[in-house]
Amino acid sequence: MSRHVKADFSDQSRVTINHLSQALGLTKGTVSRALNGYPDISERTRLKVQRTAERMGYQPLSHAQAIRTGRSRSMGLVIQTYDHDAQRPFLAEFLAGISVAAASEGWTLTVTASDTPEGTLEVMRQLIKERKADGFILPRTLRQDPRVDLMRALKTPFVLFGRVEDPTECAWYDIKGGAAMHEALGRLVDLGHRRIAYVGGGQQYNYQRLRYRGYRDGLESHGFDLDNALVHQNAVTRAAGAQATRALLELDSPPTGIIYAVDAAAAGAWDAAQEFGLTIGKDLSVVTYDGTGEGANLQPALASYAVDIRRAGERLTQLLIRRIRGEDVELLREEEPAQFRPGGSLGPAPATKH
Amino acid sequence: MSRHVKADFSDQSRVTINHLSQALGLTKGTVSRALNGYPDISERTRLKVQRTAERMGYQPLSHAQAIRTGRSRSMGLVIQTYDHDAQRPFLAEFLAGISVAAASEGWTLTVTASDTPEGTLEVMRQLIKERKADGFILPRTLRQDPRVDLMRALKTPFVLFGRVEDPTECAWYDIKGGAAMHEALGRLVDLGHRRIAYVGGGQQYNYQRLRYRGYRDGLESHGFDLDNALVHQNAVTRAAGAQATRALLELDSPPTGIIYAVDAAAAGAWDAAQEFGLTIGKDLSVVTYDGTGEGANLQPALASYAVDIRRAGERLTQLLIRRIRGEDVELLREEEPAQFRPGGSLGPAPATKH
DNA sequence: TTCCTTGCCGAAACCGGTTTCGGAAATGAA
DNA sequence: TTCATTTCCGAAACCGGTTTCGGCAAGGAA
Repeated sequence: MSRHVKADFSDQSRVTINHLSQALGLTKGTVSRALNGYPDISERTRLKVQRTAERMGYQPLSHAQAIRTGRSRSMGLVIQTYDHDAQRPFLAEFLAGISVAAASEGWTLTVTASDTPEGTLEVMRQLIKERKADGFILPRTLRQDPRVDLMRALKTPFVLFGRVEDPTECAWYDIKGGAAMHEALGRLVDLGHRRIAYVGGGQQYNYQRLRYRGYRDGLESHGFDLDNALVHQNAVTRAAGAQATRALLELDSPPTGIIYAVDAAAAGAWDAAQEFGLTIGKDLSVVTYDGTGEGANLQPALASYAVDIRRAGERLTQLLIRRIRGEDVELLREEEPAQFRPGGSLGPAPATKH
Repeated sequence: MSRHVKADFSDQSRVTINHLSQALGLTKGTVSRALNGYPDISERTRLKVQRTAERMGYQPLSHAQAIRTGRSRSMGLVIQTYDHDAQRPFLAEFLAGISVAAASEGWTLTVTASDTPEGTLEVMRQLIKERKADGFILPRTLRQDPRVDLMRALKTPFVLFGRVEDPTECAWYDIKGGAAMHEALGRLVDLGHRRIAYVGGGQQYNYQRLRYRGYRDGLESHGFDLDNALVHQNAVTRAAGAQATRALLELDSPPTGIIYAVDAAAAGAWDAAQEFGLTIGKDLSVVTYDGTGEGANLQPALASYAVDIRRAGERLTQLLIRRIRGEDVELLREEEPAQFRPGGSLGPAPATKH
């Protein structure tokens, strides 16, 4: 009597591990071990399995793996809509960097959004509990970030875009914002400027603090004293930038060059300059960090230290995958300089004070 | 002799169906059927199971369900970075709307990005093959969209943000952009304007065509003839908008009111008006569609027909989930009017032609 | 009372993988 | 040659669910 054939193969669209094992004449357990590099498989068998898998286009179903292993080859990203930067145009580029790098390794990206800091934590817990994310990319790091505390507590892998004060367990990718501000000051000095102001962003962000420190280090290394009248903080919008710029221009001895930590704020310089009858790049020089957003269509062009946000997404993804695979966290820390983009907003210091 | 207890419960963090079945004294098969509404479960048992599940905080692992059912309660979204709108600031709001609506139903969002139209299709195929997406939200619909053809061919559920020419198998959510343009023209007429121009966006998009049609219908219903000199197309950036506006202002009989289909283009009106020495809202009235982006901080405020992009994300998510659950596609079509937001850019027609 | 439905649930197979365990064959040492 | 290791793979359990199948008990009709 003919026994019923075990393999069904009714789903013609996908090749499963059962197809492979049948084609190879090996049990699926052996096939699985061969593909996952278990040591109890002979080199000869391993190669044969790998080549056949390649030829037949076999790719394990991450869901099926997940139910045993607990990991589904997917990373989580929580977009914080309460963050002013969420509105920035670079989100698409960031997602592109992440998803391209992830796809090339067979990973995917699960995105959620949250309107409050507490919601962010809650949504992350949920994703972990549902095993929808094996780890997280945490952008916009605060100096002390509750997300990091949560990840540490839940022993969930993560990687930071930026750094936090306490580096324990932290992998990160960062742009050297401090060095950029330092260098920006140097450029202004080289152009003859002597009174150089700084307009910073929100102090709760670690990177804002580092940028400000870069400005101060720059002053020091060029032999200037810090003048608190030339420093404004918490300007992250065009309006706030214009306001800060007005205050600077009203000083008895106004600056001839201003460094902005946020490009939206830098755009405010155009508004203020117009009110004061000044020409940007001639009467007043302006340079900013992050000049890819609102500064894009200003005249003259806004000189800036730009961040390749797509590359950041790619690197962060690579680092997170390696972290999840168990690599030592201290090997997973990268820093890169910002890229200077010249623009007409940067010019020699005017001969006479106005 | 004591037999080994079957249930292990080593993972203290999650309640599984086995925990439930043990607590209830039912087999897990029965529990599963009860929770999934099978008809062969008594009402009494079903209620008991559901209440106990609720009390114990049980939530099935979507991965585990997926290996049998093929569906993982996740939706796909491919961000097209080659689309000019990808750069728009509303992406975060859109994602927020989607993920909030998804989360409330226990669904998640898988995001990828693509730099080319072909890449978009490829990445969608991949997500389907890997069962990472049960269906897709397709934003920025073209008049004839290859993504729709692919979804139809693969019999994969989808929902459109906007409409396509052939509605077969299509569910959608759409904003009545045509009606908004029609109404915008009415407002200008009511303010005394008689020569009203239109600056449209990319013609490959279906919604752009509908907006233009709204303008023409508006002309007709107010008894105006279409003057092709007053119509420009393909202006999606501030620079292109400024260029189109210049061309209009250089006419022998220039318009006193201009309707823009894209707010970035409308921002260009400020540039052109300044060159011509005109005051927006007095010498030249401007109204646009979609005034949530670059138009945000113009002076005077840009009057616009705005789209609640977060709500769009929420509605699209609801529709897609219902679609995946098998509802009839013809019940899954929603349209809503755009919301008018007043602004000083809209004023009475000047008494004399300039 | 008997027989036939119907309602309701248990048992077990199944989905596509991973991992443990044990044993046959090959190898090495004595 | 004999015995102890080692190498390598098959068999089977397992992960957390879903779905099919079959049978017992209660209810209704004859």
